[in-house]
Amino acid sequence: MVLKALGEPTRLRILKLLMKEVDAGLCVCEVVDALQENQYNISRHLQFLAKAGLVVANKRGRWNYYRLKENFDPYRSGLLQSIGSIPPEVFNGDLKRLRQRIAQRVDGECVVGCGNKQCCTGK
Amino acid sequence: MVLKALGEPTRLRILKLLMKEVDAGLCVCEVVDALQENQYNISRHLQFLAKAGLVVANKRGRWNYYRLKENFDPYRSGLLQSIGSIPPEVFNGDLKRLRQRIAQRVDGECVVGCGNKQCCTGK
DNA sequence: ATCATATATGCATAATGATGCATATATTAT
DNA sequence: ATAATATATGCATCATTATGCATATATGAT
Repeated sequence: MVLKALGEPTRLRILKLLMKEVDAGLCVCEVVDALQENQYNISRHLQFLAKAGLVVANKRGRWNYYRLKENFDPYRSGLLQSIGSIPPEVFNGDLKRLRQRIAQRVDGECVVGCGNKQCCTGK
Repeated sequence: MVLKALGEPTRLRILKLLMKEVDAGLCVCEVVDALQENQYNISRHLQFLAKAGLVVANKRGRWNYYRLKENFDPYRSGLLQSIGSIPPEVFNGDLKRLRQRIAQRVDGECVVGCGNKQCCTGK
């Protein structure tokens, strides 16, 4: 289950982002913009990671923040540590876009939806 | 690629066997009998693991022995170490059958094909 | 109340991957 | 040479999974 969660490229990209910004977690729309993927796609992958015991959700208002779970069992802890040693080049674009999104936060909270408006209700 | 290799249950079972019997490796038919799977299935999974840089093949006569690669890079080394901490219960049956097969070796070499004869040419 | 919007979800489809079967290849034995 | 057999592989099919689209749900704003 955990290994299957890690075996999907998009989920691995998400996880690498969450490993960079551990503190408060990332809301769905921030991940959407960082990865330039669809909202429903990201939402489902995040739930998959949650079911695999890798991340936890924390809903604040309309926004749902996902962050790395803390106090991993040794198994997941070891896996995550290994994931950390993957060369970062592949994820640099994601991380760069994420930082731009994080910079738009107000008082550490996300206040804008995803830039890719077709993925939300509005046109 | 590596994570996808580990994300498939049969491949994980194979890998757990190879982590137990590192010395000379296991021939395909021994893995077939230990896992009670089809020969072509095992053959392909072993090749998948080889392409993922986790195992290496060593052909001796008709028999092809696969063993864990040595001198892993830190990434694979860490992953394999984590895999090692998975509770062994699930793999106990495989391991037990494997030991029975290993016991049939002569001078450390496999001398019998797979018991499941329908998977080889014969009947 | 209505509207806007962030996220989740039901369902159909597409893409990926594992399996089954037959057979090819390679090596040994006779 | 032929026969036997351990392994690999081409191809079809089935199973799993990710994706796309529409829409539902939930929450906040007005």
